[in-house]
Amino acid sequence: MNAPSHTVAHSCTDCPIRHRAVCANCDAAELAELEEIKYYRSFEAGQTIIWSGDKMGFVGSVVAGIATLTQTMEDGRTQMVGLLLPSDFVGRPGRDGAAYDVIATTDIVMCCFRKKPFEDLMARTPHIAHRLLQMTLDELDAAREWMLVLGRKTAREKIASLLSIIARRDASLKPSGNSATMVFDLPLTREAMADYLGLTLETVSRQISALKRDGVIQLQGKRHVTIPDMGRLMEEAGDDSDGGFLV
Amino acid sequence: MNAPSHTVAHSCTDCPIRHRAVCANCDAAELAELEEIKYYRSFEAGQTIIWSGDKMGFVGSVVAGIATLTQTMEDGRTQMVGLLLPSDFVGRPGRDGAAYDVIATTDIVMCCFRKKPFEDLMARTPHIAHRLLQMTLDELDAAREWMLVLGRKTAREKIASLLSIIARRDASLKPSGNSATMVFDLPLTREAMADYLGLTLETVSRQISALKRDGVIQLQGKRHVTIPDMGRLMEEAGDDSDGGFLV
DNA sequence: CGAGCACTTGATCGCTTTCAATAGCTGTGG
DNA sequence: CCACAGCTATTGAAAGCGATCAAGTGCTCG
Repeated sequence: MNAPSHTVAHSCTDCPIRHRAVCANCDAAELAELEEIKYYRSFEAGQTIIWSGDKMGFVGSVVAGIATLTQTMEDGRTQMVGLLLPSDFVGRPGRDGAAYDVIATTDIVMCCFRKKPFEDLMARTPHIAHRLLQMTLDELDAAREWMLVLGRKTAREKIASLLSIIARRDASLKPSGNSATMVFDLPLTREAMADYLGLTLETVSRQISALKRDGVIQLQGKRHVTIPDMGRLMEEAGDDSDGGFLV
Repeated sequence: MNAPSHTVAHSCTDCPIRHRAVCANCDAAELAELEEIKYYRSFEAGQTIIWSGDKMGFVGSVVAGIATLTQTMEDGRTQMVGLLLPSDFVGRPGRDGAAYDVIATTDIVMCCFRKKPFEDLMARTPHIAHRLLQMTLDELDAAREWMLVLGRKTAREKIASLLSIIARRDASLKPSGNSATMVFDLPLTREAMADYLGLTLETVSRQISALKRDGVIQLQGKRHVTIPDMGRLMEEAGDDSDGGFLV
């Protein structure tokens, strides 16, 4: 384990997250500058990418794979505070220490920039600063949505909320006709879901079984999920029926 | 009730939040531009400043007083997702609709800018955009800290966490010697505290009584709080003892 | 085949919620 | 001046939901 991270070369123009990441607004010249200071790193599933409190020498984007941001209390209680998907940004310009653990949930590829050069570039490139502001505001909204889930929803509603979020995100990546039925693989273990939802893994397991028993979801194996009726799932999540995701 | 909001004129140079708000980094020329498009509005305690879903014609800063950001589910469950203190920014450049209710908890004064002129100004004023990014990143960190509180802390720890946050913020405003003892007034009702913490108001009341009984806090009346030993309160909150706020 | 891991399911416990009654305070009007 | 309404807060008793403790299943990999 903890295999050395692996470096691959790619051109920004071919990049799968080119139009969604922090570089989305950049023109050709700006992209060329980024290209000069960027490098790729890979991490294996389970590896800790950054330890909370460590000095962070780089910032970057998730290119492929999934990572999580988590906080841990002294007695071991842990809470996931962010789910990092392809195109999401990691690190905070202007701060040295990491505030959270960043852990690779799947094998992952990151496009990294050493912090100082990136900060310099950002200072003279409004396109980057503006895009980063947009992305940060979106993350803040997501965090606030999640506060409602953590503070006020029941275990069943929490599970339904998580499933509907994963389903919607998956749908946005592969727009394969917009039927009410959705199919996807859970990218998280029961324990990771519990850490996200503020539950125990046993409760997660029980509520998934209950949703399956009630026909809200279908399971093939432990991870492959079919949602026969998205509207129904949204109701179970306590969200205003079918609103929201059509907007 | 719902008295018309009241307009007062102030110069930016005298502004109490001049060095902490979104305009903190502005030079004299930039400040003059802001001065031209700004206007003040006052709201009474209890008034809703913005309704979730409404079109927002303005953005702005809290100058004095306290407001909250809250989300409400159809069945009435509510979760506070932000506490707006003097210098905090309200509204999101680049989006029309408000995502949350903004409610004045105390009488409040805001420094407002019509959204369009502010967006135009921000587009050509990196100082503003950069400061807004900083502030948004800070809010994101605060939201993530709060996710740990909501997801993993006990009722007692939640109350202690809220008290320590209010105490620390108060201390940062009036740096009156840094003894371990702290004194302040709660700016929130028991119900508002419950909405912040994901609890019921009865549980809030019970836990405050318990902390008082155990000597962690002292109460004069319902709202005036004395913390004899800040370290003790931090332990009760489940945070690493006295660390954190000395940094 | 056995070890290890992710997951499921059952039984019980306990914390927080729910329901309910009461206290204290403020402002209003007879 | 006191009675009363309305609000915030406290406290008690009972119920319920999720946590905890504990087996047990199924899968993968060596």
